[in-house]
Amino acid sequence: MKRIPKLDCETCEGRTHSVFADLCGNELGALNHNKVCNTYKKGQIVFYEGNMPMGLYCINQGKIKVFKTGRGGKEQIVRLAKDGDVLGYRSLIGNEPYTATAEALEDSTICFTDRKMFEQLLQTDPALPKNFMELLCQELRDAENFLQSMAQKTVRERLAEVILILRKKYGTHPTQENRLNVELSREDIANLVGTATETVIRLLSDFKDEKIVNLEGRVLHILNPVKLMAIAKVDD
Amino acid sequence: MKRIPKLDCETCEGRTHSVFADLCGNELGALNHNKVCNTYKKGQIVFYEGNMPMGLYCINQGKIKVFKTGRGGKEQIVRLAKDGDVLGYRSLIGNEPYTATAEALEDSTICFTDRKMFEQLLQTDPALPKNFMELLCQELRDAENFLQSMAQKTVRERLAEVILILRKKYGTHPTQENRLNVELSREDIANLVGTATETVIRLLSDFKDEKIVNLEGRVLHILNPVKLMAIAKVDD
DNA sequence: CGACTGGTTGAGTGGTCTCAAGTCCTGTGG
DNA sequence: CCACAGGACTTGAGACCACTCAACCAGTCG
Repeated sequence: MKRIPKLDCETCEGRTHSVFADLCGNELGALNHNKVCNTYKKGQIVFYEGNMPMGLYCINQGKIKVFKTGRGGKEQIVRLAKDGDVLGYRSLIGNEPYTATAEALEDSTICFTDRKMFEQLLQTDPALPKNFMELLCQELRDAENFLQSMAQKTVRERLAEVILILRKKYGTHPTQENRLNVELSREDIANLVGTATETVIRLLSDFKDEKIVNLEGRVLHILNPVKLMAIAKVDD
Repeated sequence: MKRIPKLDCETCEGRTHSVFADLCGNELGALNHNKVCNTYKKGQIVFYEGNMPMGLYCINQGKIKVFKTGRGGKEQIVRLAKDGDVLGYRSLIGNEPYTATAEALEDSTICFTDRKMFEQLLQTDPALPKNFMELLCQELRDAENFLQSMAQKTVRERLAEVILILRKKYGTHPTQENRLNVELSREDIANLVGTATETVIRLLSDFKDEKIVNLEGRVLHILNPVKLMAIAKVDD
C-alpha cells in the first residue's frame, strides 16, 4: 500500500454510478478535502476481519475480493467489488468489527474517508441514506439468492452460476466479446463457489470438453452462455 | 386471514424494540390512522414471492417464516420473524417483487401500512432511515455468516448452529428453562439447515442419543448448549 | 373407516472431499 | 542464460457424507 496524490472525486469515473452519484458541490468539496488515496498491489490487504472500521473505502480503480476465513483457514468469498464500489460500509454503519477481509485481486487505487466525514455526509445529504439503503437491499437480495444456491444446487450448477455472476459483475474484455474481464485463480473460484479447488478444476475441464467455455490459464471465455444458464438454472 | 379492529401502535409491545421504537406522537398517530390489522392462521400466507409489495407488514404477535422456493418446490428458509419485526421491507425499499414468500408458523396478528405512508414516515423521521440501515446491516451480516456455514460446514454442524439460532431468535419457554419457544416441523428445520428431512431426523436422533437435546414431537429441549456450540463451531 | 400428513427407518447410490503424486508455470538468483 | 524453488494447476484413487427412494408407522380429520 502506498499513499498517492489526491484524486479528484469530481472527475472520478466510478463515482457517477456509485452511491455518491448525487453529491452536490459543497459535499464533494468536503469529501475531497478530507480523503486520502492509496494504491494497493495485487494480493495486498485493504482491511482485516476483526479490526474496527475507521472509515469508508471507495474503489477508484481495481478489483477486490472480500472473504471470511473459517476454521482450517478456508476462505469463503462473500463479495466482489470494482471501480465505483464502496467497501467496509456494512461494519461502519453497524459500528462493529469487520466480519471479513478485503484483498486486492489486481493493482488497485482506493480512497479513504474517515468515519466522522462519512457520518456528516450521511446527515447533510438526504439522498445518501436512501442510496445506502438501496445498496444494502441489493446486497441482501444477492446474499439470499446465493444462500439458496448453496443450499439447493450441486457444485456444477453453482460453478455455472458463478461464471455468470462474474460476467455480470466485471463484464467482458473490451476487445474480446466472450472473454471475462477478470482473472481469478482456481482457488479463488473454489472459494467463491464453496467447494474444493480440485473439484473446480475437474468441472471447468468438463465445461471445456462440452464447449461451454474456453480456458487459457486464468483467461476464461464463455462460448455458450445459454447452456451455462441452463446448467445454473437461472432465468435472467 | 381476517381483518380485526385496529391495535394501537402506542401500546404495541413489539414496537418498543423495533425499527419504529422512536417514532414521535404525530407520526405514531399518522401510522395508527393509516394502518389495518389482520390475523393469520397457522399456515396462511402473508405475501407471495413474485408479487409487488404494496406496503409494510409489522408483526404484532406471532411467528413467521420467510422462504424462497426452488426447482422441485424445495423451500429454503431465509429469515425467521417474530413480534416487533417488520416484514417485506427489503422488496419495498428496493421497489421490486418479493423474492420470497412469508407464511405464518403459528396464529399471528400482523398490521399493514401502505407504501405511501411508509415513504412519508421515512422522509419525516430522520431516525427511521438510520434504523432501517442498521437493520439491513444486521440482516446482511447474518446472511453472510450463514452463507459461510452453508459453504464450509457439514449438515451436523449446521443443524447444531440452527438450533442455537432458534434459541437466540425465539428464546426459551416462559416456564421451562431449556425448552425452545418455537415448534417447527422436521421439514421446516431441514429447509432452514438446507438438507433433506430424513437427514434432520437422523441427526436429531443422534443428538438425543448423545444427551445434547431432548425431543417430544416438535418440542425441543436443549440439554447441553456447550456441546451444541462445540459441534456448531461458533464462539458466541 | 380410508385418506392424508408428518415422522421414522433402511438400503443403495453417487457426488464431493481428501490425500497423494505428479506436471506446468513463473520469477529469481547465480 | 540456465537452474532451481515455489506456487499454481492437474489427475487419480479411495472414502464417506448426505441424498434419494421406498416402506412403514402414528396420529388426525372428514
